[in-house]
Amino acid sequence: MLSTQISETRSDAAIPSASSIGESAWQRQGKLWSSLKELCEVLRIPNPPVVNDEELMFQHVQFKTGQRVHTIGQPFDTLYVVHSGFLKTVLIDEFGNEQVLSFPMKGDLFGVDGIHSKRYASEAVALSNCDLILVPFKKLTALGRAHPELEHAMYSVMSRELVREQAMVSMLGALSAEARVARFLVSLSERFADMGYSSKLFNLRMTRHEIGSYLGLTLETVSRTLSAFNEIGLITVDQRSIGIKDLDALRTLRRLPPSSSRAKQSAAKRAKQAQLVNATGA
Amino acid sequence: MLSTQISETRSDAAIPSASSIGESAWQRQGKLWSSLKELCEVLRIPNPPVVNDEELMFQHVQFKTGQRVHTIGQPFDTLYVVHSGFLKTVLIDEFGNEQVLSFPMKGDLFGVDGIHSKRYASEAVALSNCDLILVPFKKLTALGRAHPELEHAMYSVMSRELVREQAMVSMLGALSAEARVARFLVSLSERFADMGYSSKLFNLRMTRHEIGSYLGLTLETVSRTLSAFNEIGLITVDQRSIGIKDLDALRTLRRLPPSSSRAKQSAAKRAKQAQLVNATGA
DNA sequence: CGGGTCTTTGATTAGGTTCAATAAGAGTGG
DNA sequence: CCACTCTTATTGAACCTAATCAAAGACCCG
Repeated sequence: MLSTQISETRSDAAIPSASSIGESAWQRQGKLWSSLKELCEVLRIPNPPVVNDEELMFQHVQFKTGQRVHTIGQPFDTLYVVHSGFLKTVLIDEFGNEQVLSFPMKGDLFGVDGIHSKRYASEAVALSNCDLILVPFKKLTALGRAHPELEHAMYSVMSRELVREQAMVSMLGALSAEARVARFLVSLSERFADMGYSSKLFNLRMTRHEIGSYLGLTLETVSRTLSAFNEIGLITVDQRSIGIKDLDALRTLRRLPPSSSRAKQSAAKRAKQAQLVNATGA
Repeated sequence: MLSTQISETRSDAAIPSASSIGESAWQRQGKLWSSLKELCEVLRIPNPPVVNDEELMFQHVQFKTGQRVHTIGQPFDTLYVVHSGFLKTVLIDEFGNEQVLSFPMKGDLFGVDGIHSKRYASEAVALSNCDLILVPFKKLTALGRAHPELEHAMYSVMSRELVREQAMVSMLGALSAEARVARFLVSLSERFADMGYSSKLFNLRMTRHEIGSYLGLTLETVSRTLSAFNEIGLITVDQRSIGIKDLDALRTLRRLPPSSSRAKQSAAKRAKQAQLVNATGA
């Protein structure tokens, strides 16, 4: 059987359509099992523990563009690691509005938000054909108990996610539209470089709407900002194709009026507080 | 010795000033050690594991208003659990601007962001006199290995934090200023209820500026919004004192133009996608 | 009491949304 | 293979929310 410990909600989605030979062939090209060592490599975990048990393998599952990997409220039991492909994770509010939370790609882990309530708190959708490694949570924790380095790696990966979310909050709370889009492009460029693709020329896998949702902007603002960057010469844009021309400029781009007054005020206060703490503490 | 495994950066801050009898007395009132069982109770972890070793105690540390518990970049080795008091965690950008990330209070865990890089990614500051339980990370992971329920609880708490951050991102990305402030008041009210305080009448422990930073707004907007809620009769405001008059209204308050067009469009798309997946998957 | 911080409120501005119209692709079926 | 449709992207114009600038009052602490 190809599809196993996948909850019934979308188990049909996990089974590829047999109607097309082409799709079926693509399906078979995918690697179906990975060892723990391979899993750690994908996740960029430094110390792959030596495991004697060679039978310890992790199953892969393929998803096609548009398919849902898991939905909100679906019982949680497995984490997902992206082996190839692009996805989005989204929250759905009571009006059916999507809020994009992340764009997982190769080496990313998702599904972690399901641990707490035993149900996924978000929905994951494939933006391209994807090859995912299934990591049953029970299996992972059991492994972690036997291999402290692996256990620490798990905490580390979760902590990294938390830091990433913090950076996201900070960005949404403080940066202008231009700065958000600029940073988004920079982070995409870096991710593509990590994955061995070109960091200077790449295709967006997501729509303007999805980018806007991710950045807390409207699709029009995203489109306009990209056009503006194009005119200034920071990038080239042609639909989904993006060429990075001035990475440093994108990296350092802030909100145009740098709100110097607040910065000064805040800095002054911090200096003062430090003095105060030292004074009372000494 | 009172202060132990606290990094040198602010170890002086952890040692209370002996200059004032009053402060010293307050210091002694604090409980200095907690058992694992007590720790689990504070954290609201359902299954406190039975631990034979009664010597396993967790030290407390007191901080006074304005003192820093840890700073960004400081070597990480301990997590903090709030036993009493109020704090804020902040990110500092390159201009010295603060971005408030959370307001930890009784039962909250913080410091988790330090696990990944072995250095704290944020700064924690006491907004009132605080009593914190020190939880050395090494000690905790070792304990977790011996007690699977505890280990699971750790993952669960970290997952909960992640979900909280996700909700924060969603709020910053999608809600109007009024809705953000309303939700903030609701969550505060609920937290106070949890802690046994009044959910209808309480004092804010943070400034308008800190609230604004947390919500991605300016202090003026926060102030104006509170005043507006006051005029409508949803709350009463007098400086830091807040009286909740219509919790349900605050809870359901959204952005005034509900952006119905987008919701419809999005809902329609979702329905369509579901059909498509079912069609190809079946 | 006085200096500093915090809060409130007003007036003005600007950045981003909303509404709208057009164009460009991608997929579908005759 | 082309016409048709649906989704996605671009661009413009008007509007509006929240930021910015400014000033005055309230509170706190030494």
